[in-house]
Amino acid sequence: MARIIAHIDLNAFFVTCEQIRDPSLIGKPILIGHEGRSGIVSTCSYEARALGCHSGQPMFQATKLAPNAIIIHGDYQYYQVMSNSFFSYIRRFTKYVEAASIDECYCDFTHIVKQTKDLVTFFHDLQFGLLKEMGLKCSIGVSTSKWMAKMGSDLKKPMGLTFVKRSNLDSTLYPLPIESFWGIGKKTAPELRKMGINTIGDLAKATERDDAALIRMLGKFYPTVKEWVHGYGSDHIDMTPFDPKSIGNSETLMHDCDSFIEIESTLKSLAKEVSDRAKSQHKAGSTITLTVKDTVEGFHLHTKAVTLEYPTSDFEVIFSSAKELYRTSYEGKFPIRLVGITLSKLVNPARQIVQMNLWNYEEYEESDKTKLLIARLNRKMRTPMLKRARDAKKKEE
DNA sequence: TCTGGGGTCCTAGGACCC
DNA sequence: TCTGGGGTCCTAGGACCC
Repeated sequence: MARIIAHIDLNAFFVTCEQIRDPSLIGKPILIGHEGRSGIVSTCSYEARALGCHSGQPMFQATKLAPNAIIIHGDYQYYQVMSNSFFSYIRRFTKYVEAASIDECYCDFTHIVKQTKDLVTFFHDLQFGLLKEMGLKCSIGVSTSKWMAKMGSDLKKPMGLTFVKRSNLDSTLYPLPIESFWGIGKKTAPELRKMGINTIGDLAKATERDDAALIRMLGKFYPTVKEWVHGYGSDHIDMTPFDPKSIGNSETLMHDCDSFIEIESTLKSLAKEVSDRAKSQHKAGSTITLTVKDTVEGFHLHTKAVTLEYPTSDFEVIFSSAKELYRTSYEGKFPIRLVGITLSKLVNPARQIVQMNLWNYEEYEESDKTKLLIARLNRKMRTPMLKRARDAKKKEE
C-alpha cells in the first residue's frame, strides 16, 4: 500500500519567531539579515515580499524596495529553540519524522488512515493546533513520495494544505514552470528550456522520448528525476539524528584583501571556530580545506585541501594547515574577498583512540604535529621524486 | 555599496595497488 | 618489454538547497 508522506514547512519561520517575542512587529515589513557591504536578506515577512523583497537578495536592494522595513539581525540560537519545540509538537502525531532543515520536515502518517477517514480534518487540526499552541504557521503537502509532498507544500503559502496524487499531477505539479522543480536549479533550468522543456509536465513528456539527451544533462540524477516526475520515488523517512559530514566556517572580508597579516588573522579566528565546534560535537576530521573567493575572475571560489595522517580537532593543526595552503597556493596571486576553512572526513574521536595511539599522537609536540602536516603537504612533490627514484633503480637492475 | 554562510552530493582526472 | 582493467583514495570544481 502506498504510504502517506507529508512535508511540513514553516512559513517565514525566522520572522514569525521575532513576532512571537515582539507582537508589535506583526503586520510590518521585516527583513532578517545584516546591513553592510555584503549583507543579504536571510528571510523576510510577507509584507516585505509584497514589495519585491526575497531571501538571498542583497540588503541594500531590499531596503530600496522597502525603505520602511525593520531590519533584524538573526538570533539563530533562539530560532533553534523554537525549531526544537516545533519538532516536539510534530512528534506527538507521528514518530516517523525526518528533519530536513531548521524549519521543515518529512513525516510518515500512513498509520493515521486506520484511525481517521478524514485526512483533511486531521491535517487541518495539526496545522491550526500548531498555530494556536506556538504561534507558528505552516504549509503542508501530502502525497505518496517525499518529492511530491515537498512540491505540494510549496503550492499554497501561508497555511496551505495541498494533496498531490499521481492521478492529479496534471492539475497540480505539471503546469508549474521548470524552475520550481526541487533539485533543478538556475544552471540546469535554462538548459532544459533550450530543449523546449518549460514546465514540469514538459519534462514528464520528455522522459518518454528523450532519455539520451536528458542523461547527458542530468547524469546520475536522471533516473531519480524520472521517477519523481511520474509520481514515484523515495517515501523513506530517515529518522537518524543529524550527523555532520563536514564542519566549516567562512567569512567575507571587510574589504578585498591581499595582506598576509590580515588573512592570517582571519584564518586564525576561522580555525578557532571550526576547532571549537568540532570539539563540542565530539568530532575530529582528517581533511582540511581552504576556500577563497577571488575578486578578479568574476568572484569564483577556489579550494585547496590537505588530508592528514590522523584526524584532528586541534586548533593549531587546523590553523597551520590552512595557513600553509594559503601560502603555497594563493599568497600574492590575487586579492581575496572571502576565506573559509572546512574540516571533513569526520570521525568520532572516541572510536579512533586506538588508531591515534598507533601514531603516538599525544607524544608529538605542537611543532612536530605541524612538521608531520607539512610532510604530508609535500607529498605531491615527493611522489614524482619517488617514482623517478624507483624507475632509476629498476634501470640499474 | 553589488550578491552570505551553512551544508550535501556528483564528476572527472590522477596516483597507486593488484 | 609492453599492455590491461578494476578498485580505491585524493583533489578541485560545481550544482543545488535552506
